[in-house]
Amino acid sequence: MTVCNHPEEHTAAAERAKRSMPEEEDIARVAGAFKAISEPCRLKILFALRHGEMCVLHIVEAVGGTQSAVSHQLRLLKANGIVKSRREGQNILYSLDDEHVLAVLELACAHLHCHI
Amino acid sequence: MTVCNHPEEHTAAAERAKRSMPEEEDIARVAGAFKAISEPCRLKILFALRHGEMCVLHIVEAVGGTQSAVSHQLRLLKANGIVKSRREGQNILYSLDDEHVLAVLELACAHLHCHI
DNA sequence: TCAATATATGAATAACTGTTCATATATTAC
DNA sequence: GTAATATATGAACAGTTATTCATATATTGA
Repeated sequence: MTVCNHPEEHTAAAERAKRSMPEEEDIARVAGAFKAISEPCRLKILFALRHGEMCVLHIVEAVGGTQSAVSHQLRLLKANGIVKSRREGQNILYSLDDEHVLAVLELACAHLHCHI
Repeated sequence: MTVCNHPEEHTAAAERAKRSMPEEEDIARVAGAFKAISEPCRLKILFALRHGEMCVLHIVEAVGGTQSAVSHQLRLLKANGIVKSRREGQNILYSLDDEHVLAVLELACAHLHCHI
């Protein structure tokens, strides 16, 4: 498998790309974060949490599905740094981890011309 | 399944969240876009394309894997509006669809404290 | 038209992921 | 301590997805 003959600029871009490729570990972390927000149910949770922190059952009300499924999804979101949680009495209140999360959501919606 | 007794603000947030939940169709499109960029191999392609447009075999050089696999991945990225392509003679040159894509990547890396 | 190069694609398999069900843990009120 | 409420979790199954292999299509130059 050989590489095609391109204008110099393209070949140079390919070499730079190879040299500056991030470490496997960073790639995996970024991929994990995007994977976490790439399922409709988990995305709904994030859209719900735009409005402030919520307990699990409120989230269930907002996004549908069962308590168990939502709880599993929350764990995945938390493990990937998308949401955070704090206990308040019997409840665990979830919220978006920081302003990056909302910023990424808004960029994606702008890119796809969604009206959210 | 009942909903817990929270401070008013939390209940209000839950109600707003339910009312303002985006349409299923928009949710699916956003989820699809994130899913497209949530696999390590496809993410590598995007990091490679930061450096400018490239033909398929250059991309293969930069990210590893086989031509067939990369081609399948490129199709998925294109179908979800992440990359675009143009033909130049025998080659198809791929590039990031627009500046939103790079912006999302950079936000994610900043969020996860990656050095890219 | 023929050969060479570049890219795409259908089908099959293996690996991964989401949901469900049953149950476990933690907190509060009595 | 016991009951009730809220949340988490392990295991299993079903559905999805990535990769591989073989092959197809498209462009170029002779």
